[in-house]
Amino acid sequence: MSDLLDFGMPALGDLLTPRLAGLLRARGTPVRYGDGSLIHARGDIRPGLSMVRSGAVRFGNPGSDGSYLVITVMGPGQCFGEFSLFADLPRTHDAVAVGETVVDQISRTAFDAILKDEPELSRIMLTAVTGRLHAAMELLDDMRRLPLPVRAAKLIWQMARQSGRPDLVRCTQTELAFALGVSRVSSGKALGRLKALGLVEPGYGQIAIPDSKRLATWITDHAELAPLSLSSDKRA
Amino acid sequence: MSDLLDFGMPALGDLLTPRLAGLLRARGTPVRYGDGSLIHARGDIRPGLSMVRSGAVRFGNPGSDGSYLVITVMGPGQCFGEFSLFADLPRTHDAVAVGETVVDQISRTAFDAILKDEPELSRIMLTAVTGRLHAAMELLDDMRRLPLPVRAAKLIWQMARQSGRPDLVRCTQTELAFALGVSRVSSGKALGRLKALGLVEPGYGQIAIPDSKRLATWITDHAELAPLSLSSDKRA
DNA sequence: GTTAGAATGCCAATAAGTTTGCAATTGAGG
DNA sequence: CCTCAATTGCAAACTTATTGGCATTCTAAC
Repeated sequence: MSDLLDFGMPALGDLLTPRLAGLLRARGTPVRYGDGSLIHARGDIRPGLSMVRSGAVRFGNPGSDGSYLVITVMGPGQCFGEFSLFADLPRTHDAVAVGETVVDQISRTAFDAILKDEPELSRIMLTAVTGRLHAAMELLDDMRRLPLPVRAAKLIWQMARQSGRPDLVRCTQTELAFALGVSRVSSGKALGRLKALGLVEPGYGQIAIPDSKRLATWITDHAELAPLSLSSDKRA
Repeated sequence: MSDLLDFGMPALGDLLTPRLAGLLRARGTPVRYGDGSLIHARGDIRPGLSMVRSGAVRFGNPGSDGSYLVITVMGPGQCFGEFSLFADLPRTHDAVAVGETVVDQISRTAFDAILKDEPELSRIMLTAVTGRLHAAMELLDDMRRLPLPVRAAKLIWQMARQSGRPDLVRCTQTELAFALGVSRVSSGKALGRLKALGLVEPGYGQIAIPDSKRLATWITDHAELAPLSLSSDKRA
């Protein structure tokens, strides 16, 4: 649901050729996780690439007060663990299975073996990682520069965009608040402003978007130098 | 100076073998920029890799009010432009030369040509980009979870670490505020708290660190699940 | 030395966000 | 149709950060 980092970037699975995807899956070990079970914790250093085969994986970290800040949710085809694989870095977030989830775990040796035979793979990995870096930088920038209502609007727009329904987002205000990293009160207040502007219509467990185009325009206008990535828009 | 993103990660120049570095430089076009001149603007899509040869490049974006939010400063050996190269993405930040600066501009065709002959290069690029992604994720997390004094302490510690002098950071409070993305008053207040704890001693244009180890301990204690990356520490 | 510019410290008013708590509304299941 | 749990709306007290302004301190250059 709350997909803060997935700015419509193509998942690794979308970039991989069918042959490479097959190779990776063949060399990987499918591991099954029950709903809510921990796949890895922040700080773990066991290297390896992981690809979500089915289900979903939620990434986040517990705050000091027990609350949980979610950074992204990955669905089938998306991969994680590049840190551990390429730079020997610890995991930055806890990863928890959402629903019955199967993840293909590919060890470093297995991955290196494939990489040696398939030089094409490295270019694809580079594209995937670079896309993620780009999204992270955009997000970082937004957090520092944009007021909450604009960030909320942007998130809603993105969620609508990737859910396939441009006019409706199924998401409670609590979830929205989590994704934005603010309290429910604040997200509610931001939502109230957007409602007053006629940009969204909050409902029970959902948010309707009367005019998706107008919302997009409003966002670009208020994001100043930050045009919505990957939409066909021109800079001011 | 204000190096928010450079968490002590190795620069690309450090990872490259001398031979590869030479190749890249040979195929690149050195371009000279005067102090303060614009190298590229946010939103530009001209693809190409850039390596700082001498001088420095400051990355940031103007806020709505004319203020400038700096995200990082790159020195010799560091590279940028992977977005544009690997994923056809627009630049996320303005890049401005700091002092007389020379940047090697490597076109996509030139880079691809080298990449074809040198498969090793892609692994190195992957490591560099992954390292940056890791740093960005950490920063993102810190911004959402940590109170300002802790973030300030972390930044000071990192600056001290990479400046080579573990006991002194040369940096004005205004610069610190810029790097943290907050006002000078707030950074001053945060600094005041750290001073009250005996962790730092703010001076004129500099910040002394009486006990680097104690500072590091305090940070890890207050960053909860966020141990300082790349220092040899254990998780709680 | 003196002095001008830079840097710091501090104050008040304001804005934004958080927590806590409670009331009102919704909708899914019986 | 009713009920109950989830969701939303809202208010008060509080914390944090911002803006603008001004006085003070430091330092480097003259």
